[in-house]
Amino acid sequence: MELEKYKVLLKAIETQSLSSAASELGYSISGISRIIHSLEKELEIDLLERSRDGVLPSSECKKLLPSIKDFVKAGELVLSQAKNITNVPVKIRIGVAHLRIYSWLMTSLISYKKENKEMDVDLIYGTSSILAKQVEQGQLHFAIISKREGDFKWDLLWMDEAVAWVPASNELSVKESIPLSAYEKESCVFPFLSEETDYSLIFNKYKINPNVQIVTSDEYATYSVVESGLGISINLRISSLIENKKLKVISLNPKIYLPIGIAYSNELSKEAKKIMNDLQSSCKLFIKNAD
Amino acid sequence: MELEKYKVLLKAIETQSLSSAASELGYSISGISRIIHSLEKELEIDLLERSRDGVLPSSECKKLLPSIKDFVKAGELVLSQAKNITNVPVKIRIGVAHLRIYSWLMTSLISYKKENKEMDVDLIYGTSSILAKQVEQGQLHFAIISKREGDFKWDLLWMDEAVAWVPASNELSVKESIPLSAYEKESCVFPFLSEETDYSLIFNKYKINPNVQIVTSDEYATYSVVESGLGISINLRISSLIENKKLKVISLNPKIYLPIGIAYSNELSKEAKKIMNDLQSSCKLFIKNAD
DNA sequence: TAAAAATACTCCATAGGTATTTTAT
DNA sequence: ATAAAATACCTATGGAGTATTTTTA
Repeated sequence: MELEKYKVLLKAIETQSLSSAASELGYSISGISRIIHSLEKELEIDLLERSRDGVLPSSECKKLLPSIKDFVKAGELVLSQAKNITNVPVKIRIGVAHLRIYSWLMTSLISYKKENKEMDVDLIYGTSSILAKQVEQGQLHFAIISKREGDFKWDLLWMDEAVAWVPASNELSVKESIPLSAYEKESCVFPFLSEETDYSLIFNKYKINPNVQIVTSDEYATYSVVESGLGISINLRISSLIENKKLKVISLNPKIYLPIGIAYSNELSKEAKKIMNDLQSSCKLFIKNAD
Repeated sequence: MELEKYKVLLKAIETQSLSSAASELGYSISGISRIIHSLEKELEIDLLERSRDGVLPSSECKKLLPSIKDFVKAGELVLSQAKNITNVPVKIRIGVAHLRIYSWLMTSLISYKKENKEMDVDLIYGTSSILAKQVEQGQLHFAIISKREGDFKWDLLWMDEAVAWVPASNELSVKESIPLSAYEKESCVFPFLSEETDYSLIFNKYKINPNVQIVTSDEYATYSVVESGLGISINLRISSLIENKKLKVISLNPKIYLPIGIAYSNELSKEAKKIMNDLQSSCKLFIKNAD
């Protein structure tokens, strides 16, 4: 899989002609022709439809195009970073499982990034279970997640309460507490249905089969779906501060508490260790103030 | 830039040894050695530090590693999609500039995706100006943005009002309207400072120099920063429905209205056209109900 | 001095040029 | 008939193996 060949393909598609691609890229026409053929052999797909007026991408090629463009971009990024290696920041990858912490981190990292140009922090949003695996496999430096078991270290940050999100239009919204069994009757809105989440673990434990009607891709979406009255959901109290007229936050019955903490790989670079320590203390402060 | 070589590099780093990488990948040691050398020549960087106990990535190599991994992943994705081309969905890329539309689209696309497995919709969040350029350059099929000029078609969806976001703790929060000049005195929180936004255009037009203290990466972050009392911001009324006790939404003085619509490229595939038409009507309905 | 990596030498596949032929309208 | 792409043929570069030498703790 030679990057240059894929660049040729993109140029041929852009110019709709092998000859133009050849002259623009400084190849001979035959060279371009054979490059396209070698790609067609490599991918076992007819990429271009040849005609008297030039070439057009086949429908199969069109399907592949987005990922081919990503591939070419990714390759060019490597080359440009290599050329300019002193200016490439050290990338720290941090996972976050909870909405409120995600948006807080987003903002507090902005000033951090400004002051530390030699570092670049990536926030990855996902479920605690998935992020824990990524810490284990070294894809993340550390992650702020609910407690999970695995080959990593884990420090408790705080205990949080699982609470119900109920639209004001729902009759449950005036209750003092919501029994877990309500999730079997009411229409439910959950993110990440097919994944293991804190909530799927809770429902499993209490042998509840939630009546899931809508599955969302993240908690922001969940929030607005509940807000528009389409069902009830469940989340952490810390993530539920944006209570408003349309969405009520109510305790569960029985009350359920979850340990939230920081999972980190056994071998952390000094840059990652520094930022983790900084975040750990400011996060505790943030949680304290959020109460 | 041969993908296979970069896979070899990653394996060598993973196993910390050229010989293990060789046996795991079925190469001879000398082959691996020469592959690494050719990479070092290609990137003009010493990638591995050789020692008696094997190899370790150099500090420069560590910096490149995230983008190299992305490159390898991107390449493997192309290959796996090519192998399984019939199951690769057509990717439709849609840009969205406004918070509320973004979260609405997020949810309404979920059911759409479920019903149309042969399509995969990507939502891209960004400023109207940037998204307009991307439509122009064919990187997006269409985008729901504020009006911009450019080589694309544009249909009006609705007129929206620019409003102030003010923390309840701020004395301005009890006012009937906020004069634009307030943004010169108050501490301000804006997303995308360095980009052209609706708001930078407004401030330019009225010759206001906002006192920007905090720059955020998105509007969710802006919301939570304003909510925590750190400054005032500006946004569309449609994106401000999540008003709560801590954040007040107040008209500007003078009142400012912005045309929001859909920008689309001149040549749309039939898949993209279909989804655009569907969205266009349901979006108008959504806006009507949101009033 | 021993484990690991680098190099010398080899063969062969592939890349890419020029000149020519084939294809499609 | 003609614009465009494909192919035949040729050379040179580079990939990858075996055998050997160099490096380093």
